[in-house]
Amino acid sequence: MVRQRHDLGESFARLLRAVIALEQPVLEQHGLVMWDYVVLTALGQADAPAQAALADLVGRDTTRLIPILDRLEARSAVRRDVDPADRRNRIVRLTDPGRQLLVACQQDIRSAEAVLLSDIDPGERHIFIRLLDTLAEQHNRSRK
Amino acid sequence: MVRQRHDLGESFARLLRAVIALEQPVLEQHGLVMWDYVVLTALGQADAPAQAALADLVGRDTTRLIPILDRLEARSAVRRDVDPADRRNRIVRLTDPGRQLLVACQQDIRSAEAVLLSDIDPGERHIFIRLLDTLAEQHNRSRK
DNA sequence: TATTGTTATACTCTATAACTATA
DNA sequence: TATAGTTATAGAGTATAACAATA
Repeated sequence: MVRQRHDLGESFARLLRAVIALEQPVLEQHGLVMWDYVVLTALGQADAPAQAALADLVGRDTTRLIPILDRLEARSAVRRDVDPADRRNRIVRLTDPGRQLLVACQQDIRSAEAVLLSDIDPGERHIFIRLLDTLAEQHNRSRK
Repeated sequence: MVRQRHDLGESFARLLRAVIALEQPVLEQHGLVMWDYVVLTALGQADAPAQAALADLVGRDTTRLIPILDRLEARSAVRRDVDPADRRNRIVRLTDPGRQLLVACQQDIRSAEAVLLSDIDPGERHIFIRLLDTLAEQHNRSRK
């Protein structure tokens, strides 16, 4: 049988699994689970005007976001403030220690990830990372 | 705040989600769920000498593989034959209709996936696909 | 009445541990 | 005794629906 390239789905799935395996111990060191880190990362970009918006951004529904925020709030990494303009909304934002936690995590995650791409040619690696980033950006919108 | 590239994990996760969303309706048309297709694809490469080996290959444990094989066997897409050399093992292989099903699916999946990369420069796309394939190949070994 | 955030219930999926048959 | 495959039970994770506060 002729050798054929893998499906995109298969490749992405395998690489995601490899990345998760790399990241798991790093996150554990910081006392976080994956979704905690995902939420912190999203909040690192910008404050969330409401929990629903944040849930949409990270690709979960609001009910699954709540226990994550409970955890992060309990350790003072994020704050939920009622929006004065519409008291139904909660504005979610990083605290200062929350941002420090995020930055520290991000550094460790980046070093761990670097291993994954270390074997490939630097020029091609640059193209690869840029395309990956661009494509991911195109598909950041929600189907939860 | 300075714009920074996404984590690899985030990019892979988003793209995987996008791919799954694209593939879902295709698989549904063929009456398959994702894992059915994953198993068919693995068997398309080579017969499995035992179910444990197949489970390892697709990255699940043996107990979760069983209902998948039950489904596929029920519709005559695969066969489980006892290995004469060691009667504890079941050799798993595609049937002829199973291979036809796989080929038909694969074609539809590829066309669906093509949309995802259609916007990017053909030269860079080629590099991207090749690297993706190579990296996925490097990480095909099991941590289930 | 509609919407945000929350809680509670039911459901699905996954992991662990027994069980059968072969070796 | 150990291993391959299977089945059964318990636990985690997810989805759905109801609820309180606000608009």
